[in-house]
Amino acid sequence: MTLAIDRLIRRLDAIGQLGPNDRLALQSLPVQYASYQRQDVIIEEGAEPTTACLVIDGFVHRSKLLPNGHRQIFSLHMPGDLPDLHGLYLKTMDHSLVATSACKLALIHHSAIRGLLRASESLTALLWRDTILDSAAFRAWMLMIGQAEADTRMAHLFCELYVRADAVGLVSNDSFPLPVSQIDLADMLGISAVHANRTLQDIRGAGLLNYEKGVVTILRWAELQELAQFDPQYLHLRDDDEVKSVVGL
Amino acid sequence: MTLAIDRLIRRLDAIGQLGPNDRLALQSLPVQYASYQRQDVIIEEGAEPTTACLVIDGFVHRSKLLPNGHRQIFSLHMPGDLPDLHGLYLKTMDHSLVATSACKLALIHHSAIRGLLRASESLTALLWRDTILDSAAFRAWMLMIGQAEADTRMAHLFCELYVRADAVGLVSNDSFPLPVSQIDLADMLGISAVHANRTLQDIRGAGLLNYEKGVVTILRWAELQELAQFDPQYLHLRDDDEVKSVVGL
DNA sequence: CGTTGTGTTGACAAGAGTCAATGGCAGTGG
DNA sequence: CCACTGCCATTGACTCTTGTCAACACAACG
Repeated sequence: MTLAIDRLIRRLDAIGQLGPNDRLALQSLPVQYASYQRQDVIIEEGAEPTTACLVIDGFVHRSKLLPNGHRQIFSLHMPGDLPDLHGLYLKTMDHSLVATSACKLALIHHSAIRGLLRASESLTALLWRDTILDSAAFRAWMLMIGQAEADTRMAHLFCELYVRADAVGLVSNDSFPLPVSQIDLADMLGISAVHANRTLQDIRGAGLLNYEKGVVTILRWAELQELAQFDPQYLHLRDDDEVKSVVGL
Repeated sequence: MTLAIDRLIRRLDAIGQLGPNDRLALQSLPVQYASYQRQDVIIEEGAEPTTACLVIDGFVHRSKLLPNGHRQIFSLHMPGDLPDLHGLYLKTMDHSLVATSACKLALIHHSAIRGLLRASESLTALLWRDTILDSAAFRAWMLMIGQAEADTRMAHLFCELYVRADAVGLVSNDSFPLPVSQIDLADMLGISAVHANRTLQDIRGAGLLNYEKGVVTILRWAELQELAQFDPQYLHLRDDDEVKSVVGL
């Protein structure tokens, strides 16, 4: 089994039930690999992609610029994610897909995916579900950006990333990689870079976590969750068995 | 043809191509009607719905409360919209669906929809696309809430609603109904009610629009669009023919 | 060894939130 | 028909979170 498909299967297994037939079908998917450097634009706003990306290594994000130069990052994607599956049903990209860090992707032609969908009702449901979980994450981010103050927002982001990283096996010893600049962080949270820096210092100073050299280490999960008002239900991981175990941690 | 299906067909025709077979299939959908008063909770966060809603008359919104009592409204839905189609693939609602005004809905059992999906590949694509457009709208709201100031945000909201209302035939003489309190408005934009009031006064004062008795009248579309930095591309209405004509207006 | 991007800090400005009070208006019930 | 009630819109005064500007340290890199 290729690395790419392994990642994808792990991801789909985390959000639903993957039957043996679907597993086989996925393994026969033709993929093409591509590598990107930090800041590389993978798919630009306005483009009309014919492939979907699967993240193999590294991180990517989706973002959009306002005419005044302000950038909002909508989502951050880690290995196993399909960050632009929605491209299947959108002619034109309304935002860009960018390499957050150096990363490796697998490109899968839309036609190949459509073939899978025709063949498997259950896989259609699972991939559709994936795009729906995507929008659930948007709602959670919107809630934070719109209604919470900077420290809560930031804590919430760390909580989400921790749980998601755990779901795809990226956590060890309460640590996970987060190769992201403070500027990126600021643009995810809708605050200025200066304020992001100060907020991060507050959270670090409170002993809730460490974040050095691109690695986050959770120190006080319960308190971090409390500050973040974090409820992982919106991630709908396996609707909800696995999530519970992580959170009780 | 029932009113409900008429609305739905109009909506689906606005976002894609609806074939004659699909049209027939939709017309055979069994629906059940329900009416709600302003502020009624249609589906509560945490519920596990077995039907999907189609808005027939009036407005509904999706929202979520933070423990501190702050509310974010994620989306506002008008006749023709399917505000909780995502419930098809989510076990538990992570937010609430609420009646913004008195409204009338058609309830369609998930099982009936699943039947349609099995029978029609093209309808699957179209409904999937609908949920994807939903998340495109989330991105646009997130961009505004995160990166724009209050006046731009509010102008953008009015622009979006104007174009969407037009797409389903709710606009006449540059006016469309918007039965929403300023408190609701504030919670859509992520600002306080007091600030929403002042911002609205600014926009009215600049002569960009009128908003009285639940009816918005656009007075200076070009300038409103300019203030909002509004680009309707993200609505993906028919990818993009119809949109162009509205905007050139 | 300069260049560049990032992280950090201080000082200041400004957008937005909070609190409180008022007036209008619709609905209710005597 | 008239108090009474509640919700909403509006306004003023004040506070506070956050943004902006500017400077500097530091590390990575060619």
